[in-house]
Amino acid sequence: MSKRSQQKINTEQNRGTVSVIQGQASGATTSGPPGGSLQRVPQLVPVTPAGGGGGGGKATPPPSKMKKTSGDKDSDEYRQRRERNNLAVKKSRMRSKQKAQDTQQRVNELKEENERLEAKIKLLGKELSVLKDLFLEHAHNLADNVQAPGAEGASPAHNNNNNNGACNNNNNSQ
Amino acid sequence: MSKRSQQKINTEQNRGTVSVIQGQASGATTSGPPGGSLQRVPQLVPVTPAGGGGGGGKATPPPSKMKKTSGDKDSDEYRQRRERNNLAVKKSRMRSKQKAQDTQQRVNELKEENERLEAKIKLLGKELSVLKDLFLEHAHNLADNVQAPGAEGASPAHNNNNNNGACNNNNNSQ
DNA sequence: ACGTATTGCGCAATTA
DNA sequence: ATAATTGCGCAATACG
Repeated sequence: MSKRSQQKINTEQNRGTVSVIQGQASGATTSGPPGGSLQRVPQLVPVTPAGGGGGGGKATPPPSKMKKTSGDKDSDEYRQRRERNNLAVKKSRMRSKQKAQDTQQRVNELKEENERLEAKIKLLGKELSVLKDLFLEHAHNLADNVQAPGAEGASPAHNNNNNNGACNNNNNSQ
Repeated sequence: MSKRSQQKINTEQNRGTVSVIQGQASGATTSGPPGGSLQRVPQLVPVTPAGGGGGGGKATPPPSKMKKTSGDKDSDEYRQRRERNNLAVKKSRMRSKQKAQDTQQRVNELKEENERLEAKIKLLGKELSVLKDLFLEHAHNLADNVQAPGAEGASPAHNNNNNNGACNNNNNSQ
């Protein structure tokens, strides 16, 4: 008893396939090992040609049917297509990776900006607060004035009009 | 995009090409035949070093010595290890993907917050502006007072002290 | 020596 | 038919 097919879990029986890569005569395209080592030896392997395939039955090219427009594994077309696809895959992956990286960076930038904005908000809030307080003072002032109209230029005891310091708020940015 | 398929379509038939690895000789893990005909014989690889998988094909096998406690390829150990690694790979990739997704989401969140903050800043700026203007008015007022001390409680001609409307700034948020 | 975790790569199926 | 994505396995390598 073994596990029977579950659903996602694999244990898949691979289909096998793996092919030995056949060398391509001209390594022009992408044969350079970027950082790793990959070398393909153009070598044919004795796979028991036409005959003994071993059971599988289809291990051989002999079938007389070989169209170039068909899926042939050993066809030139095939190899070419594969190579193209490989290239595309590579490109795609590169882009994907780059994108992820960019996204990460964007997060950082946004975070930074966020902090800046928050700081600014804090500052503005402070300024506002100061101004409001000042305002209240003045209001009191006026009130006093109104309250004691007879006392002309006299008396503001608790009056400190130091508004000059608060007015210089330069909010520069962006 | 593309989230479908992939089940057990094994319509694969390989022919030719040299395939190397394939199968789990000892059907330890699940080897149930798909139901059709597909059989894989443990085949030995002729000469190709490690051509096996598609990718890793590294072709630089140690000059000598390569088998010791590991009967490469057709060993049970091997298969087991492969399976484990496959699992790990899957896991790793899943995680990677998830992470990328999370990052993207983070970007969105941050962007949103940014907008909110900016709006708030704008609002605060406006409030500040209003208050400042009000202040100027009052300053003029005072100036007038000073200018015409003899005219006690009279005269502010261009004086509109409607400050009540501006004072009610309630900046609530979040 | 041993395990998992990452990473690059090729293959094949699917999608656009 | 082509290019782009995506899932997957293999193998090398990094990491413990």
